[in-house]
Amino acid sequence: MKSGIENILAENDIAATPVRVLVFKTLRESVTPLSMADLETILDSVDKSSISRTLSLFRDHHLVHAFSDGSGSMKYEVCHSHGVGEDKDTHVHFRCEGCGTTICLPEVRIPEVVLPEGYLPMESNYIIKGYCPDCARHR
Amino acid sequence: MKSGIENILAENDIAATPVRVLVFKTLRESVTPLSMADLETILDSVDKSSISRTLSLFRDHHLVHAFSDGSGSMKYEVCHSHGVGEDKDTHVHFRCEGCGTTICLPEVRIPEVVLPEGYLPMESNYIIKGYCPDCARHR
DNA sequence: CTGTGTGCAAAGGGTTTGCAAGTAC
DNA sequence: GTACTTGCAAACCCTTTGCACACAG
Repeated sequence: MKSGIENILAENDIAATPVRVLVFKTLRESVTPLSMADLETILDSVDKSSISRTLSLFRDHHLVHAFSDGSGSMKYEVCHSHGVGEDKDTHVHFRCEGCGTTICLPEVRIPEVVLPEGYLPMESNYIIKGYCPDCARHR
Repeated sequence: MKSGIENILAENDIAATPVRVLVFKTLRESVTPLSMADLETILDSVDKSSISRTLSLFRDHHLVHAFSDGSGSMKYEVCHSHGVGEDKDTHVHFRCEGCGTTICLPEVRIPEVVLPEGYLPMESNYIIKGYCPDCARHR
């Protein structure tokens, strides 16, 4: 089996071109969210403009989720709950000030909050800055 | 009284120059967090580089807090709990996809989460995207 | 005189866009 | 042939930096 990426793309009416399969595969296999620069480095044969357009496309189709971790560049990761038009990122992210990595904490769910009357929430993003276990140990 | 800004700056060993007082005053009087572009517009006599340097200075002294709301530019607001070397932003922010405003929700506290063993959190940021009451009503 | 603050212009980093060549159907 | 995809270069936006002038102590 071709890892099913073609199927996922097809289900979302996206032609499974080489670049798109590569970008999706890379994002899905990465432990941490990736920036465009990361993708450019990993996929050094692919132009940044193609990566940018591919990410926009994936975002429009709610296949990937983008968020800002305060590093100056956006981070991208595949949506865990794709399919229902929902783009919610249900876990907390941690950005280490020591090593600069942004880490997914899948086991830490974003707690819901009660908004004032009238607000219509669509998506939430909870990011914690500090030191990861490795960096905290060596301080 | 001169609104006390000079005193606040003095307490933090910052010379109360005209630009600094203006920037601080503007930030403190704003209902919403402001971007550098916002400040540039409001304070059209002040150069963006001076605003940038002033904001860096305030940030170093924990007088203002910067966060990214996903709009592409940083937003700045005065720290509510300044003084103790803490830079924690204790309330949730809401970014409206309709009108593009970023709104402080002072009454919505950021819920604490339990991190896995070893993580050392310093600062957290919870931002919700969606539609504000006004924009939600007219959809 | 010395140090600090400011404006102007330029550089820098990250991302997107115009356009033309290439590919698939 | 037609529509879509890609790479290259240029443009764009936001922010910071170099430098020189102005000002205060």
